[in-house]
Amino acid sequence: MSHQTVISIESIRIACRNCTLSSLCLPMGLAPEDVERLDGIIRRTRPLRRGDRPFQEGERFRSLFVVKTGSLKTFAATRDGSEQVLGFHLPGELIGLDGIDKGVHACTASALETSAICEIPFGQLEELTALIPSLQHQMYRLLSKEIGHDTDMLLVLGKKTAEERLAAFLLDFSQRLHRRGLSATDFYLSMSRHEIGNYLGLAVETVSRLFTRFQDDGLVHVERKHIRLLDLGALEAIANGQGPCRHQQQQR
Amino acid sequence: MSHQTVISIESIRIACRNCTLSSLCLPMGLAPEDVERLDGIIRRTRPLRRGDRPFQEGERFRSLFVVKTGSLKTFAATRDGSEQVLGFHLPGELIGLDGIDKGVHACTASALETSAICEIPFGQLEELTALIPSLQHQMYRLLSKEIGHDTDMLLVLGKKTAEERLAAFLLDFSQRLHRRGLSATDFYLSMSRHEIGNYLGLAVETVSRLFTRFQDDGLVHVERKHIRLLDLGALEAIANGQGPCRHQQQQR
DNA sequence: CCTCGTTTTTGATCTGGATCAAGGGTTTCT
DNA sequence: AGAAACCCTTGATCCAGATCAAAAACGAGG
Repeated sequence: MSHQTVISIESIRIACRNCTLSSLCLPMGLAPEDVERLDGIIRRTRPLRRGDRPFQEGERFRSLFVVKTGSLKTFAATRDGSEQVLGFHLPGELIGLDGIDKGVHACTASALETSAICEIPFGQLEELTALIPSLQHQMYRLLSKEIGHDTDMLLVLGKKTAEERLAAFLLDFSQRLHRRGLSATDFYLSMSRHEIGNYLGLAVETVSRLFTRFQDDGLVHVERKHIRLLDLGALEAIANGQGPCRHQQQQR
Repeated sequence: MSHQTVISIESIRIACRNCTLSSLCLPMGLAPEDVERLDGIIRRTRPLRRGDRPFQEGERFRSLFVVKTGSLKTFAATRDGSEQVLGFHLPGELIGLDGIDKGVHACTASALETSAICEIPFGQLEELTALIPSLQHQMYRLLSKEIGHDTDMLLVLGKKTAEERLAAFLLDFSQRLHRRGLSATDFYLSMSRHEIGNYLGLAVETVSRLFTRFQDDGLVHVERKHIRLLDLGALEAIANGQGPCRHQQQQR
């Protein structure tokens, strides 16, 4: 029995490490001793409960964070009091990158559900990336990927209709889950309709109506926050503006 | 006379180097010998004419580019044929960062007017940043700054009215010019109304009407593409949603 | 099991900005 | 200079999605 316990703890530890490090080193095939060094600077943090904030807008920037389990959102406040949701973050994803430039966090992160994250002190990570070229390259790629995701969102917010936005959102979620080996068609949306609307630049009511519409059209099955995508092809067509009800889009 | 020519070429070279390198090393106070090494990998390229494209969406990513003079836009095509302007780029600014992740450019860059740029082969830059910690740090900062600018735009496109968007756009331009030591209140908009609208998620007609309105209200003086900002305070108030005609903004 | 607060849904109405239309300006090419 | 191709502006109309309103569904705490 104690033997079993030891095995169990060890396997958890390995699982945990893999999950934490995967976004940093998996795509590169980092050498084992370098993985060890990277692992050395990563700090376990206490588990987060819904609403807990690993960092806050305006706070001094010290570390990046990796989502281990659960999910978080990031958001920034506007001058006039409202807030803009900037992103939702799933296991394996890195957050806090926007604080590097000014040394101050540019947004607040908040757990959407019970979650676990790891902290990576950025100063130590910088020292390490200077020594390990492939890790440096991976950091550049991660920062660039973030830029790419942001510009995708610019396109969504700048040009797409409400219908296209929600379809694109669901597909983005689906793909990110798939990349982590989770189901791409059947998942849990930990954020509220309000937060989805805020993220997509839509009113709550519009989001709710669209879910109903998508369900009526047989594209998805919605039950509270559990979503099942029934027709990925049709969703893609909608997200790309080739959906059924598109009278040819004028280039604004 | 030949003496004068030599001086002139040398001063141009210095001016050019300063301008090219400023975004990479000015904020850090890089050591002179490191500036020399960085300068060594920077390639002069032929001058661009309006419409020339230093790189194109889908093309293999090899280099970053620094704007020396003039201005460029970057844009990406949507599946349905239209395009989204992702940014306008002024002297001293770095473009091409979104290609690092996938090794392929994610957008196209196009000169808005006669412009000069420099090319920085990214492979060589990576080697250099691994050797020069402060340069590596500066690269992280530049990538992070880009993320910050993108998230600012997400906020603009997600939450702001047409009026607020144009005011924010003019102020952003003003600040970026100011940072390069140019006039913050009196400048030339090298892009068309159409391109401004595309960037801000607005129709051309709306942009045109807003310029007229701002001029009528005494906020700016517009003469074709020459703009003079007359009341920065009022523009900021508008950009922040505290403008005159704001019935308190509901948090969507 | 009930109560109170929050979230979601549905319906009715309103509006900011898109779209359509058309005239005058400016640049480019021949 | 003449013409073809944009670019910018202004006016009139329209509509996707916001806003307002209110009922239903949930969920946490007692």
